[in-house]
Formats: sequence, structure tokens, C-alpha cells
Amino acid sequence: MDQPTYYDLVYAVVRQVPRGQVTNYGAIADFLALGSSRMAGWALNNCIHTDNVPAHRVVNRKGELSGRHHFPTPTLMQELLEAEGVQVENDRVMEFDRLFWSPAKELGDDWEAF
DNA sequence: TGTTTGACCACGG
DNA sequence: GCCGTGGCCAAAC
Repeated sequence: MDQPTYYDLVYAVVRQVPRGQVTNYGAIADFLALGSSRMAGWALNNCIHTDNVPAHRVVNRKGELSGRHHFPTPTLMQELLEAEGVQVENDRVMEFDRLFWSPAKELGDDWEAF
């Protein structure tokens, strides 16, 4: 395969994000011990080659839809979130603190089992 | 093979 | 509370 292992881990974590909730790059990077949040972004950048990865549920630490421009259409990310009941305004997730989903907190440190 | 960039984050001013 | 800088790792040029 032409994709490194941690890419699959990022995809798997993103797939575990419940509908109607969101997470951020830092949480994923820290949970997978990638070493830097940018790796999460790089992995998500490659997710365009992979299906079943709800990348619209991944935003930056401010709750902004930083990756919307990488979607097929800039508005698709917001559309998907709103379709799941997440209020999005001015390209930012409303009540982001309440909708935030932490993999380390929900899945636990001994995840890895997939 | 060295430099630049990237869907970021934390810290300091 | 906003802006600039550093750090982090990997891939593209």
C-alpha cells in the first residue's frame, strides 16, 4: 500500500466520531501520539483518496472549518455538519466546546484494538 | 539532498 | 484579546 500506517489510524479515529459531534486535529494527534498536529492535517489531506472518512467532523482548535476549502465544494463541509444537527455559522462550529469529542477520553488510552 | 509548505497548536508580547 | 514566532513531522519541489 502506498499509505503509511498512521494514516489509517487517523481515518479510524475520525470514523469513530459520533454523528453530531466534532473533534480537532490536536486531539487526534495527541491521542495517536503523532508528535504534531500537522500530521493529522496531512493525513486528512490524504483522506480525499479514502472513502468513509467524515473529515467534516474534524476542525481546528478554534472550531473553524479550516479544511472546507479542500472539499469538493467549500460549502459541503458546512452542509454535512448542519445535516447532522451541528450549528455552523461564519465557518465556525457553534457550541464547539459542547460538541467537542475527545478520542482519548471516549475511546481510552488502550484503544489500538480498532 | 536541502528547502519550502501544510486541513495545526502553544506560548509570549 | 489579537498578532507574531517557534516547534513539530512528513511529503512535495
